[in-house]
Amino acid sequence: MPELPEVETVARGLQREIAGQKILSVALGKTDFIDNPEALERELPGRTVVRVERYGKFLLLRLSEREDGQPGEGETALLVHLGMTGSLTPKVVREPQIKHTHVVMLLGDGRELRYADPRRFGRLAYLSGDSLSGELRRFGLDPLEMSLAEFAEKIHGRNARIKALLLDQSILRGVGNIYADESLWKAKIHPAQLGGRLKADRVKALYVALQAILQKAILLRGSSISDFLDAEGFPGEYQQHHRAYGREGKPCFRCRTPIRRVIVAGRSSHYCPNCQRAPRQRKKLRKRVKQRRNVKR
DNA sequence: CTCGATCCCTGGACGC
DNA sequence: TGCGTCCAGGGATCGA
Repeated sequence: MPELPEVETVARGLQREIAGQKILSVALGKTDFIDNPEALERELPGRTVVRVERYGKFLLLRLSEREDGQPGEGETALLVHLGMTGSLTPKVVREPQIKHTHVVMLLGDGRELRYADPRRFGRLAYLSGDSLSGELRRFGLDPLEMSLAEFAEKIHGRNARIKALLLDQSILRGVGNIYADESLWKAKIHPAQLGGRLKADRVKALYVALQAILQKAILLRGSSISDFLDAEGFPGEYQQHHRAYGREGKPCFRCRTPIRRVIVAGRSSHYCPNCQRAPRQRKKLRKRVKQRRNVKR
């Protein structure tokens, strides 16, 4: 499942492989995961992929103006979310299409940029101008660019579980289930702990852990658990460094206590019951945290 | 604001 | 071998 490190890996690969390429044509298969398929067919041909960036879990293919296009439409981009099983890879035309290839963009150098996605949990959208900036504004801080103070402010006063806050893309953009669990394990915080009840030193530990883990995962080209491959078709290595995720029943790397798996925020959550101590009962907390937090701004 | 439930979708694991 | 069933999970949406 592509999260920030995997998407970063793909973005870097695509930047190297296809930046500067013009899109000559677009062919679509199933389109139920595309925001506006007609816009893709109409707008992409004739535009050049100026550069490829990561934005949270999105790939952002920045596009040039079309040569025949009207001026003043502002920035344009193709947003690609890989969902659970999406892949976006340049291939030579003679290479057979893998199953579930739904978008094929012919490039100026003769290759094809192909989007395949068996489960179609991904998303494609051509956006420009205000709709592009508006879409990007829906998302929160980049975990690698935020300061500790910014992170702390987002957590402060929140009554939701820390796991839910980490996964909330409007708070942080790019963290998914794997790196949430790994960060919480490293910072010794129970996933069901309420965000607003974390002490400053715990928030800092989480901030440090999150950034360290994401950076190391990027270095290792992400985690390949459900057949994730980067833009060149290589798997990542970070799955070999997982300490919590996918390790139910296996000994904690710190204390040998078996890792436990529970559902928190609707997602399976892996943690060490010894190192990551459970919060007290929700009901009590509810009453306790009765005083309102003031809305600033 | 926060929660859980539901849906989307396919492939892989598992049981018989 | 071949079925059926369950599950995984990011995100949107809805009702409590």
